[in-house]
Amino acid sequence: MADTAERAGILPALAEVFRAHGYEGASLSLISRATGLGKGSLYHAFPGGKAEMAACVLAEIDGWFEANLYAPLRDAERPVEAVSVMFDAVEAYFRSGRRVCLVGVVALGSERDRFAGAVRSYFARWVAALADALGRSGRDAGASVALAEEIVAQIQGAIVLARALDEPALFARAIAALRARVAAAG
Amino acid sequence: MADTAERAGILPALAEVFRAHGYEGASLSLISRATGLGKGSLYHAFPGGKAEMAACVLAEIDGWFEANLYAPLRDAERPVEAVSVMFDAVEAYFRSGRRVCLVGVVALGSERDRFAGAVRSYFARWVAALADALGRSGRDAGASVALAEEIVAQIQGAIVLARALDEPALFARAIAALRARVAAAG
DNA sequence: GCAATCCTGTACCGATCGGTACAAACCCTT
DNA sequence: AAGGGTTTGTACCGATCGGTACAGGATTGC
Repeated sequence: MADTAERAGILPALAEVFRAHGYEGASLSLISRATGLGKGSLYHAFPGGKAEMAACVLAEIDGWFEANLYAPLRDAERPVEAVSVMFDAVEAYFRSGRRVCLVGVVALGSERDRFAGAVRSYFARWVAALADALGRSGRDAGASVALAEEIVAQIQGAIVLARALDEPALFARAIAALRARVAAAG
Repeated sequence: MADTAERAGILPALAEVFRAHGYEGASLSLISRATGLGKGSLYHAFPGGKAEMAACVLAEIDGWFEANLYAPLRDAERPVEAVSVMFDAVEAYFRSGRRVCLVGVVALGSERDRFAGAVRSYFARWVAALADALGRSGRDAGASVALAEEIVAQIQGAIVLARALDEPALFARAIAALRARVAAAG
């Protein structure tokens, strides 16, 4: 049986393969090379094959965002500061737009249906946690949800645009503009 | 030899296959089924194979945006109205977020490098045309470019989010919010 | 109505796909 | 050192991948 600890070591490498090549493009030979594990080991750790690998990667990403972004947003005593910390974390995680959002990529692809629950939950909880923090910083509920949706969408779109133009600075600019908007209306 | 007219008939079906399955996932058997053409015909029309098919699809999309969005934005006598018409076209084209932006999908995937020129040109000209229209409606150049980047990114991100949450209304809301922002600052 | 050309379906190519089988190598406990 | 279970590499499976070859059908010019 594959302990979570056993899997955990290879999940980052696994995630990078899916990020770089997409679900369909991430072949077992690529995965094997990236992780340094043969097929035997891979299927020992993930009896469900590629689908289970992808599900585990999505779950790990989800867990990271839950612990580092969503929970702090919901629990913060100073919500304005929590939003700013979220922007810090987003800039670091996505490496100024050089690193794509795997959940966003899955949402755009044909494998969306297979992972619909995980994808929906990831974004729904992001929007909800952010809206919660915005609401507790003096906005009414409707405006908070609308602004939260705009912010999350802007982050996703900035990744697309920064990659398309090969211009990481665009991502940084987009985040700076979002900070300004939050500060202005708060 | 394959005339452009000969290709043109099957390009829409081809585009839908790439949109639905991505570049790697769009297998020749899927393409054959979707277009109703055997491999012989496909390779007659596109001697370069799948790569040429994708390049032609991207070129057609680019041409459509150039004719229906970019050129009107640049040439409009009433730029404010032209921006509004652009939002109409975007809502119709992306079917309220149910239809993904193929160029955006390519930008996120590993095939970005192969089509880097086309992808960059598509987005760069979109931003430039929009910034041009915004500039001629009374904004200074820097603010126009920044707002144009935000708008294009917001559109791309709204597609991701609307699909992830399976909530097309979110896309419509995002466009409405963008219209309001443009009107407010103009 | 015939011949030259264009078009297209089908069979086939080697490579690779995701997945399975299994035996040797490894690691523990005794 | 012996024995047990666990972890691993490797060979192999049928299916499918992108791409090629080519024979015959459709079409055109005359």
